[in-house]
Amino acid sequence: MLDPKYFRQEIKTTKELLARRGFVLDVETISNLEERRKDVQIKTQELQATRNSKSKGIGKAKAQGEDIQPLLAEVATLGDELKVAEDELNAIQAELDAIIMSVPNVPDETVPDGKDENDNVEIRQWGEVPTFDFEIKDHVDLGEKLGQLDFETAAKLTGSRFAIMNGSIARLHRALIQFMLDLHSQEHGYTETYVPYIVNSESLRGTGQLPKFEEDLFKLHSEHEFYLIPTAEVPVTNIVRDVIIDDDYMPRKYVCHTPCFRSEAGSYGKDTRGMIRQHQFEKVELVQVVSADKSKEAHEELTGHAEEVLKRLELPYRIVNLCAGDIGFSATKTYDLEVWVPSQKTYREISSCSNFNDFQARRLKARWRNPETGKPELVHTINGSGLAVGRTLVAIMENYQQADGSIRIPNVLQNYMGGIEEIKI
RNA sequence: GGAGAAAUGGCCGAGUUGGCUGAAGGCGCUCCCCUGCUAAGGGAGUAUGGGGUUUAUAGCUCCAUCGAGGGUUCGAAUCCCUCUUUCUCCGCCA
Repeated sequence: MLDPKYFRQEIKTTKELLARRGFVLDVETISNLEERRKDVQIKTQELQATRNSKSKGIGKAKAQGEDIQPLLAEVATLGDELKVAEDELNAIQAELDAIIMSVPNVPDETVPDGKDENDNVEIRQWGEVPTFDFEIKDHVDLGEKLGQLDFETAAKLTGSRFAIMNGSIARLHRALIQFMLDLHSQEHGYTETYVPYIVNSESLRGTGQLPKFEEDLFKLHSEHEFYLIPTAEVPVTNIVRDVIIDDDYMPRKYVCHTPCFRSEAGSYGKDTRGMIRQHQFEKVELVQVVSADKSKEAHEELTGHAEEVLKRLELPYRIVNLCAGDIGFSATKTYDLEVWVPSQKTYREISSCSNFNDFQARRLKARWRNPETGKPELVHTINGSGLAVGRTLVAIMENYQQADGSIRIPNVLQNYMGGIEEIKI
């Protein structure tokens, strides 16, 4: 959430900034509520102050053996009055909170204008798009020809948008996870972490998936309000929820592999073929928790860490700066890494690296103690995929395919594959 | 799953016959003083969030918070209810 002060003192500016991403801030409703909040809060606190001082007086009088009946009469109606005021304040506050919680983050000044993905700005490209002197197949055909990718049986077990992997493809998928975890934990300074795949609604509110995006989530029918995680971002970032981090433990850098579960009710019809868009997929996630002055730098660094995976896998990719209309709800700036997918003759998103500045931290009450001031300050959170494993597998299968349908193994993965150099047909 | 105990500030730990206890004491930390070093000693300070005031800090002031949420009461860390978590014992289990 945004700083409540933005809604008091700088609401006009905030409205303009949010308009860049196509969000219409209802200034009038918020200002009216805010005005009432102020009145009622002052009144409530005054009543509370009166009650507190009178009650203390009663305590003293009683201790000295005085008659407290007159004092009791004085406060007789105070309780009711206070209750009314408190209820009203709570109601206003709840209404205000509901609105504020559904307001997205404001875009950073370096975010380009635009309303959708067509307005995203390419920052750079890396690698050479491969050329083939034979008719290429997409990963679905490649996988089925190998007998190692099976969507039909998965549909029988569960439904659409699930996959079964077998044999060397399953191993390659696992190898990718190992490789990514090793790279980030051994060379990029991240702490490998293992977290629950089921979280409560508080955690989802903290990172911004709730209250607005419940339809994207799988909710469990348990006695508690539990959800399957849509990304490791949720459990990992919530590690610092309600915590004041000591300076010695800043910055925090986590790398975490989890399955991700997405209902994505809104995106049916898109990418129905193959593994691009699944209800369940694996992802290696990078999360950094840093002080405010370091977040831009950390965002660039983290994006570089994700890029390094593609470089070592020798997969051609480009990096785009998402425009204001395309960045996610909680993000102030996002770089997408897009990998070349030969069958689609285009770059497809494989990682999304976002800076959330203090937007998540404010919801999470995630702070660190600045040794210079001695005061707690909101942290900044940054995260990105490093990378989405299923899509990386797709990219390798398609970019490394050979005429007969066999698939070469990228050099850096061969050790993880028992030394084999290709998946033979 | 059954039985019992507990949850207090950065940590340890008092307080549970309701009333200057937002919270004793200790440790830690910060600043100052003293001691020629070392060790020790003396003093002061040290929770978080929010509101008002202010251009804004600082300051002043008020409110809230003793696991969470309700309730009783003029008044709750203290009493009642619900929930969560932790510990001990038993059972079960990868």
